[in-house]
Amino acid sequence: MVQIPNTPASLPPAQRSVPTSADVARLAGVSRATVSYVLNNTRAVRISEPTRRRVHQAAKELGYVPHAAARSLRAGHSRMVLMPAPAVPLGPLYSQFLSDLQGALGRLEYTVVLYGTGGLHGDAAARAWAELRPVAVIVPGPGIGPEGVAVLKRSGARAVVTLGPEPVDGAHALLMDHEAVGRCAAGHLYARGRRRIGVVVPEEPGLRAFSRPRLAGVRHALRDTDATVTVLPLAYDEECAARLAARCRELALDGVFAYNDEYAMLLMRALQDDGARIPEDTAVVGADDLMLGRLLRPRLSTVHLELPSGRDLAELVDRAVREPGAAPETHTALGATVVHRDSS
Amino acid sequence: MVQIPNTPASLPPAQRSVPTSADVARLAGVSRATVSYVLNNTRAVRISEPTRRRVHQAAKELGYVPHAAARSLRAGHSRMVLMPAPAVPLGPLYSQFLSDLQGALGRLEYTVVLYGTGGLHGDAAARAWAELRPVAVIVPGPGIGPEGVAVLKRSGARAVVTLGPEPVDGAHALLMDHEAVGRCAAGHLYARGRRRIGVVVPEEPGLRAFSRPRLAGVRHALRDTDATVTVLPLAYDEECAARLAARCRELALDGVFAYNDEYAMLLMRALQDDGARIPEDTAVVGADDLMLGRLLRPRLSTVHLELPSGRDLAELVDRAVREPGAAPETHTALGATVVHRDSS
DNA sequence: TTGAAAGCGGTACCAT
DNA sequence: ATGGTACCGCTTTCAA
Repeated sequence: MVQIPNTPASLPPAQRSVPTSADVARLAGVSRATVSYVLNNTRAVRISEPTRRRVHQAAKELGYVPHAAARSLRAGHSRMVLMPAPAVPLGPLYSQFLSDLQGALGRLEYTVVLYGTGGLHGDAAARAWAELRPVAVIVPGPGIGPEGVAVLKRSGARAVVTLGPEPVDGAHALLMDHEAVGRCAAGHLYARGRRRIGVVVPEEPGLRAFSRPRLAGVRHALRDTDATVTVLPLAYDEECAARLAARCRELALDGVFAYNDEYAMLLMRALQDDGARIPEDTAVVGADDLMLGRLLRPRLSTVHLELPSGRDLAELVDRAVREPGAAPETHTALGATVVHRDSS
Repeated sequence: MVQIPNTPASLPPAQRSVPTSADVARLAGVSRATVSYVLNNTRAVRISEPTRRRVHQAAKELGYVPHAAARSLRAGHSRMVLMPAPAVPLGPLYSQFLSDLQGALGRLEYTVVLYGTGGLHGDAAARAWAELRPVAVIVPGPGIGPEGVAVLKRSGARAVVTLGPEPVDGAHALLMDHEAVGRCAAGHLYARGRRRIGVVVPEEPGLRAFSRPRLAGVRHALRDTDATVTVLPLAYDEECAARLAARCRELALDGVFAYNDEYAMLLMRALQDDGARIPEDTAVVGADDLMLGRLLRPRLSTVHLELPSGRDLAELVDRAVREPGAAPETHTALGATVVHRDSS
């Protein structure tokens, strides 16, 4: 670097500008083309061994790192798979799924990017994603409509996969049928003789996308039976749970589907503190089949969810990217089965 | 779209190529420059209202979305903040922190990208991140060394922030002092008269970055006392916990720091099933101060962690980006305090 | 085996 | 008020 006279040593050194392939070429005494050939191991072109060494040496010396944007701009495509990051942290089940998916896509040489969509909604969000020109987009929940899908496809996305409760026009769909979770739980409670059934609906707004279909599933399963369904709004704190437990007593509810295992734990504790016996007075069923359910006393009955494996989804994405003309696939991807333990 | 003769209707329509600003210009009957001025609301240049309308109209008609890579290539910088995504899903505490951070950075007009680093390590990972030319990089855990920081800075990152246990040369640091967690728990157990102390160390390899310093903290706090420290490896399943509980009995441990609340819950259950009374025979302390600790019986004593707020970190990043010459700041960011409940 | 040059999609300076 | 054009960093034909 050139030392600029009269620059006090105490100032930070002027930001050395980022080295480009032209700098590498200059230092190695070759053309930019040759640099590109060497660093990308281009098979169609033979470069002599001494030249290769000079180029590698120069690149290392400068700390050269290629510029992904420039590369994909020139190439006309990238291997970026974009997922909007959920606004609220979802449970361990989903985190695990996401982790698997990242791994599986990585193994297929895709670059996974969780995009923090700060406050954007619907089409605006879809446009923001489209600016990055991802080769595929995976959208969890009801985060996109048909217009959003169209925007993404028009801007080059070769696959859009939704994980929501229902298919979206033009997109592949992994149907996460949360109604099935509710149906499953309700069917179980009904079969165990429960008739006055409560359904916990978390007050956290980020969970509505799951809680509403679960509630709908319960309603659906109990339609045309002699059972009653009571909605139980519940914030995730102890006071609210205590109030709710009292209300369960007043309403003489004999069975509750508690949305998931964590809310079930909260409610069970409140019910027990309120003097209820579980399952004699009130049966409780959770969902997600987390470890903690097995540790509770009584052991928590739950709805086990079979999420699609990350590998399967990754393969779906890969297929769709390779065969962009193919008709969108729709898979049902949420196996729900009751795990009967001691709380019901 | 032009209908191409002799194209069977059954074939998918040829992928219409992605519209560019040149297409918009053509359709609106203006130059590319004008399109850019209009769509970016460039203040330095006045464009007549009718022209603006024509441009906007054309853009909407084509479904034009600007190309982020082209833009940032030309601009020479982006507002992308990159974070490597943790390989294993961390707890709810960390998820919440991450969520906050995303929100806060979004409000500062940064684009947050969680980058799924599939299997890359150390410098290779740092180079992969550098290819994206992020304006800032936030690295949780021990995911980067001084060379990695140098690579990132050389490729234009104006701020690198580490969240690890110790500062890294050249990077800003938010010191997450997990030793303090161990010291805190150990101090508490010792003060309550416990002398034969066990420390749970999860077997999940992704947690080593946290479990080892916590163990070291316990050792440090109990050095030069009459207490003994026993390492208790524990996988997150019931059988392993049962074996461990038996071992606790044989070793006559009278106090256990269980790594965190979830492992504490697992161990507590196993101890109780093994006939131990808590806290009389064995005191148990968790960490993270999760809701579930309050729901256990006895209520779980825990180490409450005060994570830095997402907003604070976002502001640190913003400051660093704006003042890239400034010396790296080092903040201590993990307040650890005992919450004494009934299990100790 | 290597180099010159075009071009990917925008932005911004300088003319007009 | 608008248009022409150089340029950001990289890949890839084509020519030498």
